[in-house]
Amino acid sequence: MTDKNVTENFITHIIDEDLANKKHNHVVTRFPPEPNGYLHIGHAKSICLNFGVAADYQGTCHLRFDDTNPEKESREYAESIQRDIQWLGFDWKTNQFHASDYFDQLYAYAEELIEKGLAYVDDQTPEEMRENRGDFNRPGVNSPFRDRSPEENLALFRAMKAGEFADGARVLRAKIDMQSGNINMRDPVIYRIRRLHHINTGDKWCIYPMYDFTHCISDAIEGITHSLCTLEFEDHRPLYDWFLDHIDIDCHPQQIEFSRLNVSFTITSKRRLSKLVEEGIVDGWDDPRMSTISGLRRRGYPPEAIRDFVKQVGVSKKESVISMTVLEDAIRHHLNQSAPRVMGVLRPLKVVIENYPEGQVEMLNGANHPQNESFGSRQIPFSREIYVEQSDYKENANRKFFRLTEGREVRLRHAYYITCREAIKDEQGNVVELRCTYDPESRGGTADGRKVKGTIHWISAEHAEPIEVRLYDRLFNHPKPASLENFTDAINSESLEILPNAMLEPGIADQDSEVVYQFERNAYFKRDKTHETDKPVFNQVVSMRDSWSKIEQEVNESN
RNA sequence: UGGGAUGUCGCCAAGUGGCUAAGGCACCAGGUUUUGAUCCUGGCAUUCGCAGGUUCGAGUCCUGCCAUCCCAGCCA
Repeated sequence: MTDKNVTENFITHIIDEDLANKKHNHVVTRFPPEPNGYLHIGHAKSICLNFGVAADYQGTCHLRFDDTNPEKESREYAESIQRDIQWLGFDWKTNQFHASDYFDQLYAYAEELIEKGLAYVDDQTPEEMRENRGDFNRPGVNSPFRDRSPEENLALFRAMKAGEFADGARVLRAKIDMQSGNINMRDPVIYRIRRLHHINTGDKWCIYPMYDFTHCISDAIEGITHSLCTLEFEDHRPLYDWFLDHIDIDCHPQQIEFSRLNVSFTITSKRRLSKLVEEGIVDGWDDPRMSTISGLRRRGYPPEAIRDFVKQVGVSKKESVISMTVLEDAIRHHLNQSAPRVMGVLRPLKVVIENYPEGQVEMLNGANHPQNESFGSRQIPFSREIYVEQSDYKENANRKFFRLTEGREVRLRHAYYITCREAIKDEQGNVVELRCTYDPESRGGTADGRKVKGTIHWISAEHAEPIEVRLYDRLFNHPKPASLENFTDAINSESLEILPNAMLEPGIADQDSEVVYQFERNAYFKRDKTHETDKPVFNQVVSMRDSWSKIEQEVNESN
C-alpha cells in the first residue's frame, strides 16, 4: 500500500490535470454533512476521500454543515459528526463552516437573480407546482406568476423575508426552462418560507434556501476547487453550474460525482438505521452491529483499518456492493499486528490434572505477540485445575482432530503437555469435567522428540476472571437488505450471542478499555463501555480466520 | 416514451491505441508455525456487456444494440 491516503482514481486524474494546466495551484475540498443523523460507513468513504485527497495534495478540506433545513437538524447530530470525523483520524483545523454562515450572502445573490429577471416569486400551491412541473414524458407548463416584473418580485421576496406571508404560501424559483428534459432545471425552488428555529441562526430567518442554490454558492464562497459528491447529484450539476454562471461570483468549483460505498449484509440509510434503533432491534445508534461510525467504534474496529478498507475499495462511478469480507480482512490485518495476545475461554470445561501437586501454582512466561518481541511477555499462573474450551474436547474424535479426546496428548499454550485420560459426564450425558495427566518435563510447551499437533488455550481455574462475552454476527442474512421490500425480514436473529460464563486470564479485564486483545484461537475482543452487568463485558471485534470449520465440515460429510 | 450515468475474473478495481489484461478480497493447492491464526509459495479473465466497423495493431477510437442504476420534495 502506498503512503498516500487515496489511491489513484479518476478524481485524482482530474486534479492532476487541473494542477498541470494551472487551472488551480492548490486543492480545497469539503465534507458537507447535513446534521440530521449519525454518520455511517458510507460517509467514511466520503470523509476519507475528501480529507485524504486534500492531504495528498497538501491542500485543505473544510467541514461544512449543510444546515439549510432546520426541520430535521440538531446540535446533537452536529456534535456526533465532529466526534466521528475526529475519531476516524481527520482534522479540519480552523476550517469549520456552516451553510447558514452564508445566509446573508445567499439572500443577496437571490436578489441579484431577481433583478436580472432570473428568479420569480411563485404563488402556486405545492400541488399546482407538482402538476405544472410535468413528468418524464410530459414537459412542464409555465407558472402563471412566471412573468412578474423584477420590481414586483423583489418586493414580494422582501416581504417573504419580512415574514408577511404564511409558511408555504409562496416560494422563490429560478427561471430556467420548464421544458427541460432534466426536471431539476424546470424552475427549481430556491427559497421557501418556514418559521422554524435554526440551530445556528436562531429565529433570524423565516425563509430558508434550498440545497441546490446553497451548495454551489457555499462551495464558491469557500474557494472549493473540487466538490466531490455522490452519483445521485449528477443530474444537479447543470443547476450547480447555472447558479454560479448567473451570479456575480469569481469562483466556480467543479462538481465531480463518485459512487457510494455499499457493503454487503449491511444497511446505510438513515431511515432504515433509525428504524432499527426505534424498534429496539439493536441497542442504540452505537450498537456494535450497526454500520454507524459510532457502532464501528464501540465494536472495536480500529480507525486505521477503516481508512485502509476505504482505500482498498477505490473510487469510481460504478455502483457497487463491496463484500463484507474485504472490510473484515482490513480489520484482521490491522489487529493481527496491533493486538496483544491473551487467553480467554468462551465456553469453559473444567480439567483436573491428576498428577499435578494440589495447591501448587507456577508462573509461566507467555509472549504477548508471537511475531513481535516488542510486545514483551507476561507471567501466567498455572495450577492443578484449569479451564479449557468445550470445543477442544471430543468423544470418538478422528485423526484430524488435533485436540483432546481419550488417550490423546496436546500442548497447553505456554505450558505443559497433557494427556486426556477420562471424561466425566453428568446424568444427561454431558461432559462436565476432564481428567488428564501432564508431563512435568514439558514445561514451556516443549518435550524432546515428541510431536504434538495440537496446542490449546487454557486458564487456571483459581485465577480465572469471570467475564461476559458478546459474539456478533452479521445483522442481516441477505447480502443486499435494502433491496428487499421489507429489509427487517432479513434480520439475522442470531446476530448477537451472549456467553455469560466466559473466563479470562488475570490482569486483563481491568486494564485500559481501549485495547483490543486477541483471545488466542478465538477472536479479537474489546471491552465494552457498558456498566449494566456486574462482570466486565467484552465485545467480539472480528473472528479469526477459521480453516478448521471447513475441514470439520468436509470430514463430517465424508462420514 | 424525456434527461443523466454505468458495464474489465464470484466481489471491488488498474488500464488514457502497441511488451505476456496490475493489485486486493474470495476461492483452490502446497510450505513454515507452541494460535487449525499469522506468514510464505503457486494457481485463479486466450479475454474486457453484445454485434459490427476503423487500424499493421482496440479493453482503449466509431456505429448500433442490450442490461442495470438515478431523476417528477417548498429534503439533502
